[in-house]
Amino acid sequence: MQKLTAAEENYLKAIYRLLEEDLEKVSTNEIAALIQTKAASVSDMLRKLAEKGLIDYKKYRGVSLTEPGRKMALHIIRRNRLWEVFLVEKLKFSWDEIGNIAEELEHVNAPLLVRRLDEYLGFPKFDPHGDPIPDEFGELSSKPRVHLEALSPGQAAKIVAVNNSSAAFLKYLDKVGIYIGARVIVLDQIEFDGSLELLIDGQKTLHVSREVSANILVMLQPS
Amino acid sequence: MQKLTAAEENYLKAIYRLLEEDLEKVSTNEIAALIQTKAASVSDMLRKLAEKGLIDYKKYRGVSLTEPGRKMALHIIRRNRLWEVFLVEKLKFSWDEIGNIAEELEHVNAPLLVRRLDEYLGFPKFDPHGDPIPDEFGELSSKPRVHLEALSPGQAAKIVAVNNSSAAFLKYLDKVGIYIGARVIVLDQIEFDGSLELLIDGQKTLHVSREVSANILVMLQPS
DNA sequence: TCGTATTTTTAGCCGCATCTAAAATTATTT
DNA sequence: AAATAATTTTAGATGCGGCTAAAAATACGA
Ligand SMILES: [Mn+2]
Ligand SMILES: [Mn+2]
Ligand SMILES: [Mn+2]
Ligand SMILES: [Mn+2]
Repeated sequence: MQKLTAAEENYLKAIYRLLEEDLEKVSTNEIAALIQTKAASVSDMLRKLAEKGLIDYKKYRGVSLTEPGRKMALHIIRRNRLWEVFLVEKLKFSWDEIGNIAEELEHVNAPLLVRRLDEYLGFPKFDPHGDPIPDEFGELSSKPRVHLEALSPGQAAKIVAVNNSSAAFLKYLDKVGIYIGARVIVLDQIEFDGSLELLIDGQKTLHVSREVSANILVMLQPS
Repeated sequence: MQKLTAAEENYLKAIYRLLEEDLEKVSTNEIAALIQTKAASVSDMLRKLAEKGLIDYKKYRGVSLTEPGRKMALHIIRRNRLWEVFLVEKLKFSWDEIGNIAEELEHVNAPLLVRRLDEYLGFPKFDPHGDPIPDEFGELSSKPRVHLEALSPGQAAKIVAVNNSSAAFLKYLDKVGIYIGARVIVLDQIEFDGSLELLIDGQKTLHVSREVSANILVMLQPS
């Protein structure tokens, strides 16, 4: 396992995240938008990551991760999510405050540290946003997840993760009482704007925009 | 409080440490030796730190810290020592394994993180090597400390800190049963090589070289 | 005190990660 | 199928932090 710079690690993680949605290939501009840099900088970095064998890259044709690149990305994501658990569980941060801090801590690469931290936290399987924590071999325990947006009236589900970790979004969820683990039933879907009428935990009804429901991941429940 | 790079922070910490011993001024070569780099690189960095007002620097004449520089150094040292406590108290590392890891963690600069960590650890006053942890205003609670080397036969003292955190030294201390908090009485001093005959915790006698006693700090006890 | 040794600084180089502007390529529209 | 638009890459800078080699300043010993 070669040692990477923090910048290289951030790029790998970004490519991994985009591949999760996009499928197949990610473009230079998508990466630039995600990590807030310029397309020219991305091109430079892609050449370098390709030389190191971490991505498949043909000029102008977009990139995907090689197997070693995917493994590296999952190790970085593992560190990021373990630190997020630490910050929330032990240091009592809220889930909308931890992004920037975990973004730095993830680059401290000391294998023993990560193992001890994992143990100390009780081998958590999911981070505070509901995302799965890869094991030390870079494997993910995947659960079948669907976007809340995709449910039809009558369907029941449990909220398992959020797809957007901006402070604004997470604070909104706190305000309206949506949290990881909440049960939700879709009461109605407004055809005009795709917004949903929800029943949360069998008690509170709530109306959410399509923008919101597209950023919430659920596990379908037999209803 | 300006934002510094990790390199700048490491230099400030090194200068602080050398000033603690040397008094007055530190030389380019001393800094180079401590942080394992070349004198030319140190000269470059000194120019930059002087421009930022963190050190007093006259070419060829050595450096000392300005008041802002000293404050910055103490903030970095605070983070370093808090993380060392975390690694030993919570993650069960031994005191000879934590140097490199804390050396990286100290550069994660998020004020709220440091305050929460401090609170979580129960506001510790000393790190695992016995060194005092500066408060959040950069103040040190100082206790009068003497080098064990300086004691004369008959004098009693308590070990409060070590002056050298190399793994080799700390492992040696573990092996012979010297630890922070141990009571020690000087039984004899060998004039030829300055080595000491010690009684540890009133039970075990031990012979240590001057090299060792020079790296142990004690608080004198009325005997 | 003067010449040599040591220390420190400067000059010039490199790799990394970023940027802007321009060129090259690919995609879209008419 | 051109012409135009959008995307991507390259060219050329910059700042950072490191290096070696050479020059400058200081310290020291005869
Ligand atoms: Mn990061
Ligand atoms: Mn997360
Ligand atoms: Mn450091
Ligand atoms: Mn320490």
